[in-house]
Amino acid sequence: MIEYSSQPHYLVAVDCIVFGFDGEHLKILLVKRGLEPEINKWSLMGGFVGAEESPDDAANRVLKKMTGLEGVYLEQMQVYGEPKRDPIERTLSVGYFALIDIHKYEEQLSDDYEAEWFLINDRPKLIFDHNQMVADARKKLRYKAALHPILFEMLPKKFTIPQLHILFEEVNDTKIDTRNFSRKITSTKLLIKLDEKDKLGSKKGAFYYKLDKKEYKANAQAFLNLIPNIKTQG
Amino acid sequence: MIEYSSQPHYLVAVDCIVFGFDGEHLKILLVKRGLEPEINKWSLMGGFVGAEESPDDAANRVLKKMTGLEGVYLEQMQVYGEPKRDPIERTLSVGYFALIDIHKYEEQLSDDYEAEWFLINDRPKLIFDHNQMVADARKKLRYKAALHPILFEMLPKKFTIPQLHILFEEVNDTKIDTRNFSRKITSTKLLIKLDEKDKLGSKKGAFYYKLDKKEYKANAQAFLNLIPNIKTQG
DNA sequence: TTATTAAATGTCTATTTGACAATTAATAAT
DNA sequence: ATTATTAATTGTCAAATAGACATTTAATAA
Repeated sequence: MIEYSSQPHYLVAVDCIVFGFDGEHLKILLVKRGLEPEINKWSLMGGFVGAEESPDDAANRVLKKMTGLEGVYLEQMQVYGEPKRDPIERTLSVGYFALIDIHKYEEQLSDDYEAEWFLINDRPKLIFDHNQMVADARKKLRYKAALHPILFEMLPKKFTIPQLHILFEEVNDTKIDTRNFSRKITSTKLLIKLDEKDKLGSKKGAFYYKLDKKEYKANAQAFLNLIPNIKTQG
Repeated sequence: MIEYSSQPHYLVAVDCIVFGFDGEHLKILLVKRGLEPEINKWSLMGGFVGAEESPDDAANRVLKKMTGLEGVYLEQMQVYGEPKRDPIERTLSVGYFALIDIHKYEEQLSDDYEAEWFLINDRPKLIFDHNQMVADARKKLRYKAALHPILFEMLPKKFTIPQLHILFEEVNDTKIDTRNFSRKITSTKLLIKLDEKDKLGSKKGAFYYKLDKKEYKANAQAFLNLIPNIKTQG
């Protein structure tokens, strides 16, 4: 039997930065840590990678366990592996960022884990290097959202342009002209206008839209710039 | 003493996809694997993450050991963690892609490791999931290079526009109009024209350029699109 | 009927893009 | 010395896009 001799072995965990949008502000979902050290402190939702699963599997499992949700948008971010990042024992953590529809979560509400939404700009201090993870995830979200139509993942199936607009402003922490935004977003052909209106936000009401799934899948890699025609590439 | 009870522990490795450019084609640097299993098969250069180092440290160490080069452009790509990806023992690997000036490497040439450059499109089959890693790295390189001025890392300090042009074409596997390319690349203000000419490629010779380090650092995050003024953001 | 509020839409200019061809600077050949 | 050759460099134009800016519209409330 071949062996890799005496190389050191480490724990491997996943941590999920879960983003949501309440219609006004960008939020993240935090939990009270359930084990020592730092028990009962706020942290990202995470867990160890089991023997029979990949890190991706583990992240999905953790997310399912703590939010009750399946099939959410989940993307590997990066590995955090400083030797001393966990004071107890060397643990590498694979960071994932997830985008979920905050209302779906509220329906499921598997509240065994004391999960709670926090405003991204007004969140408690987190354990270990989780603060850094959140900062990195936010940056990555912004970057990615500038090029790919992923923010829809945080909205209900039916949504309005004004909702989308606010979400874009939140994520990018900037004001965007409504007229130009509207023009751009509709020019992507990703949206299908519905007959129905959302009357909650105003007297006039705003038309609902839904994603054109077909176009969405075809253009999930869209919106590039420097290289001609790269828009049609991978 | 607190412990994380009986969670499983794994080996953690790094693997580096090293890209280079010989003036005509994109290449990757491969080595003959030095340990069982699959000894003497071609593979990416990699190694285990030691007890006192981060994955980033490990990747730099491996790169130094096998190429003699320090301070090269190195970026974490993603984690490969399928339970069965290594047949001997569960090993997670953090993939890195590196961009190096192929000529610098040839100077150093620590040839103890039977490293060899291969055309990206004409490379041997690699061990384990290394083929997938190369495919992923290539995609990521293309993606990143469309938005960030990183390809300079594969050229000498002094380079010409035609060299840069060929490199962009290679990486993107497409033809780019010389006039439009020239216009775009110079409009970035990242290049400083030198008095000297490279006379090797033609009778007329092509002017050398160098990077404007200051602009480069300031604009390393540049070239975005959907969000207005995001060009000046992070 | 009018006031109010937010949604939806329109216009103009400047810039950028993409398609396309002519000129220039050097060396090699006659 | 003149001409041929080769690749580098530069230029033009029309179409598309971006960014700045204001008005109209559809509903409810007064």
